[in-house]
Amino acid sequence: MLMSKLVVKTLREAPADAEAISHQLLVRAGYIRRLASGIYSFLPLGLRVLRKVEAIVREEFDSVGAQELFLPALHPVEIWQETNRINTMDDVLMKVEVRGGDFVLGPTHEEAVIATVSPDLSSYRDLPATVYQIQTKFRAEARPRFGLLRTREFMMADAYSFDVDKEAMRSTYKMLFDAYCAIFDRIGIEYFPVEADAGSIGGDVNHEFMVPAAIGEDHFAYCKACGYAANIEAATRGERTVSTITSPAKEMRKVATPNSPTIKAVVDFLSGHGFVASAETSLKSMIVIDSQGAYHLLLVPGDRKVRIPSGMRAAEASDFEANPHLHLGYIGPIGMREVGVTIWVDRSISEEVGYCTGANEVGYHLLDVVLGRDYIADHVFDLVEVVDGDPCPRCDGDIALVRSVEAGHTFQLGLTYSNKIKSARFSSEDGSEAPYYMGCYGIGISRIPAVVAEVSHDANGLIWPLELSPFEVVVVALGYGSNDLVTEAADRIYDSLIDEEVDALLDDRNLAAGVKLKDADLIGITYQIVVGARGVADGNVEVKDRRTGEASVVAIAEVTDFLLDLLA
RNA sequence: CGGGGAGUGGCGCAGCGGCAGCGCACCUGGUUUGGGACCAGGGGGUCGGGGGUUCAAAUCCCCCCUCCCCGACCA
Repeated sequence: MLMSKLVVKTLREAPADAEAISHQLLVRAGYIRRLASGIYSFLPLGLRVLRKVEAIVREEFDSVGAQELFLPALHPVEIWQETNRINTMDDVLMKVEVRGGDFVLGPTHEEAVIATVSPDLSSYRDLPATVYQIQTKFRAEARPRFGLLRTREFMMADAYSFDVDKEAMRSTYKMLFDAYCAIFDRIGIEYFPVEADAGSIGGDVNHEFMVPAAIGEDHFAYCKACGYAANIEAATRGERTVSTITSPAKEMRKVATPNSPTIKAVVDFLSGHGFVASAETSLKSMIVIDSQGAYHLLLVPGDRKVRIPSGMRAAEASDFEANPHLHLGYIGPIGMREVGVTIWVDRSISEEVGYCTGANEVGYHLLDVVLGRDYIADHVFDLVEVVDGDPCPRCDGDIALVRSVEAGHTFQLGLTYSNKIKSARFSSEDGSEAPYYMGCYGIGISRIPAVVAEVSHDANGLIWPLELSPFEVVVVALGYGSNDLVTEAADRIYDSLIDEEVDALLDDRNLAAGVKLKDADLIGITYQIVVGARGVADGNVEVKDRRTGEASVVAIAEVTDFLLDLLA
């Protein structure tokens, strides 16, 4: 490809709306362009990178026997009604009403894949089977941001596995998990498969593939000592001693605490009125609602954030209005069981400490409330979000939080969908009908270029790993079109590379040397061959590795072989 | 959905009642060619949209739209 023909124009300055470094560089270097908020076009350079990501995913999926198919992006609303995700995923669904019916633009394809392949997987003899596709997905993101990292329309590869039972599903999962590791190994960036929360997709065991990055919207807990890694939404912590707290358990008593609906306000109020109070010895009370609509009270130390158990959601204003026993800002455990609220207590809450808690009466709190003496817990559980320095749940080490971007997610779905979808059945060996044990495996194809850009760039621009580089090499001809020696040498080198089937780009533009060198660095192609008048006079060119900055002077006659060695 | 900020040429910005500008990019000619050149000439804008105030509106007022940032559960 000749750069003079390539549809690209680099920018000296990034658009003002680009915050993330990947967003700035991908736009400046001419890989992508915004069409609307959270909607991006891929220009020729960007598409080349996208195709490389796709190729890696295809190769690794194919190598474990997954078969590619292609599902529609437009789904009839009926299949979403069957699983009720038309309601449970309402906040992200894009709906289309047109002549001919109501449709959903697919944000994920569990319903569609089952509807498509279940006739082909009607017998235990047809299982196990794994299919995958690379498709455009749509989500009505609350807030698209960071360029390609969070968009409303994006490219995703998603695989779905079908097995006869749990054990078979686990073994398939392991196989796909390994394929994911192979994919990320080839992409060549640091990543961590972390234990994760199932979220709205449902299911059991699952892992997120996290890439540490400053811009990341997620955090995972990581223990250097043993390798424990879990999303902050799923991470637990080891035992913590509460030895620093000494508060003789006096009689429980009620005090007036006007206008103190938060932990901070209560502690400030009590401290200002002669009481001993701290966030650590206050109980943070949070009402959550389970999938059956039942109310639960979660109690954690006031200095910690609550981690809502999966399957539950935080109560909303309407839930409080529906229950006259709940007084926002003054909720506590005393009397809650009697009105049908289940009490969950965090493991770290001590039975030897008198805590401050809401009195379930507006404007009042209770002091010296003791677990086991004044109230009992229905469940003792890990209910706090881990923080830096918490003890590791698996060893004696400490947990550190790592900011990261989610690049992939693998799930053991089990029967989550098969139980809801009538057609998700096969005839088993004994002739009875059985549901599929499923797995699903998603990787954000269009997010990968941005993730790589986030972690692989320098002050001059992008730095592509060879596996993703839009071209393998760019021939930067300084003085092309005006210096005959340079022009001839560059043409000869370029032709020779093409003859050897190297994916080469020739910068044949008649521009100042500085512009061409800056562009080459900005675009970030892995290898550069710099052809300049100085070197050509001696019969040499310079081969530079964009990743390391290392440059070698190579004779023109040998440069093709030299590069082939590098690419081998 | 709540709070904050911003919409002026492809991109970055200035102008804030009186002829719509600058840098980059683009076009023509010439000079230049190892780190974002130089000289000369040129093209491109219903100043986000609508309404209002005014002799006069990019500029003041009202409504709407779009974009960006922060938050959206701790009771």
